[in-house]
Amino acid sequence: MENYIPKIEEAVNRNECVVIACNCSVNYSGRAESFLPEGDRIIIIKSDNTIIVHQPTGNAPVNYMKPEGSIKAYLEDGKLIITSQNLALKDFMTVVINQVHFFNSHKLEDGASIVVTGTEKDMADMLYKNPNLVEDGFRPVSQEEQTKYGFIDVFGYDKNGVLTVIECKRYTADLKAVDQLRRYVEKIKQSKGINNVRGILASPKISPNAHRMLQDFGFSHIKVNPPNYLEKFGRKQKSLMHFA
Amino acid sequence: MENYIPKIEEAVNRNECVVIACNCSVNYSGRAESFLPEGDRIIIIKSDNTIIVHQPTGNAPVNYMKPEGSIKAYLEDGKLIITSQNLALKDFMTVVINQVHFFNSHKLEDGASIVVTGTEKDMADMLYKNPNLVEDGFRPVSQEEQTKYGFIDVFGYDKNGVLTVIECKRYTADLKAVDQLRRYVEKIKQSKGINNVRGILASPKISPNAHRMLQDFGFSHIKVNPPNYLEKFGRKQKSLMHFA
DNA sequence: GGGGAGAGATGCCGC
DNA sequence: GCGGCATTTCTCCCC
Repeated sequence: MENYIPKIEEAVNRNECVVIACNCSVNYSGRAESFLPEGDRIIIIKSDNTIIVHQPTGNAPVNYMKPEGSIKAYLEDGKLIITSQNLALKDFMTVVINQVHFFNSHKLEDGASIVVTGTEKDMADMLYKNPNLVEDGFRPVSQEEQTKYGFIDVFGYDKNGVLTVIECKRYTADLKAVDQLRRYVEKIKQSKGINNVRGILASPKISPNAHRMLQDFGFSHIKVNPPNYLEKFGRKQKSLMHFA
Repeated sequence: MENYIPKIEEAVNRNECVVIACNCSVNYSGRAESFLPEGDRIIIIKSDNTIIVHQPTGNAPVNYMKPEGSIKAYLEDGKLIITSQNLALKDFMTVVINQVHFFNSHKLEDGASIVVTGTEKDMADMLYKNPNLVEDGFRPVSQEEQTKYGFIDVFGYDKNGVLTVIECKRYTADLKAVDQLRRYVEKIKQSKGINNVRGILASPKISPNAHRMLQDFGFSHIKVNPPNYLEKFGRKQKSLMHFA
């Protein structure tokens, strides 16, 4: 067990990534407190001293420490202890390792960044370029304008010249989305000193309660999919073939 | 390279966890679409077929597939390809592996669940048990009542018998928190048919804009920390000693 | 560093 | 399954 201590220390010093499959328990204290009893997990120590602890199932890490923590490894009662502390966040984590199933470390080089399409921003851009998707006669104002009044997705005038605020959601619009639209409309009314401002929620779907609330405030909903959603739908057959 | 294919297939069939450190690129198509160019990453395949791809820095996975996907591994142009599809979610991911730095798999057993304290729920419980923390003379109503009107954290009467809704936040309260409180107060006013309902936001801090909005609606803020925060603060010295 | 808001959010609990 | 909501949310952008 003690052999792992210099291995961990050297790997951390060299900014290598460490992977440990082990039986362990985990304590965390900081923004909250948590305890995870013994069980088999995978621990990753990254080159920026991020630590994530994963159980054998599920998407999310069960415990973690954000980047730039201070990592120590030592032996206590025959068990391998790994601690990390982040003084700025007042975050502390202790992993008590009873048994190591496998251990690996390697220097990883990665300068690449992920590119994602089909975001809410892409939806807003689509509506700016195709205002007819909003409504007949809708005139968007320049996209630079929006920052002036906050983080409004789409901003413009309807065919009757009424100022209109549009909030986009790439998923089913919920009560929070209506809250948000309402807050923006009120902000605009206040800053412009006018009382006639329309609110439109643009999303693929809207929950029944959200729709009721939307109507209570005289807002409306338009059905819009994120730009790549239609694409994907059109390619569905092909994708399925590829995987068959 | 081809040696890894049976290793992956057998490990997945046995519900083992697989860890691969490699140089790879990743494609995703589903709720959105993404592409990640070549770089060194760590890939974990879990026993429930969850896949997560981690870059050498940062807390969050750069790509992932939720549990229960269908996983395949094969060779193409001398490269190791791992694909996962989730028909229910219309999710597809392809990892193209150029080089393997290390590879391991192991059967992991873990029946434990994490226990977290200091949550928003713990805050609400604390206020129910110690109503004086809210205000002198505050009388909470039974906690079962709250479901009737939604997910209100704390519900009760102030010393003047005025119905009061309290929303707890374990972090700095923001505009969204005020939105939420406002929505609950309005819901109560409507369902009870009364106009005199107070709204209180309980949190350690509140952002300036949120505080302004709170005042605009006649709501108030009380400074409350999540229950374990005070504990931690009291133990801060000791914790630092332990790590020193 | 704080504020504001999206995310392929995730995960939990309720109906 | 959907709806509503917290999360040690995380991450990004902008001030």
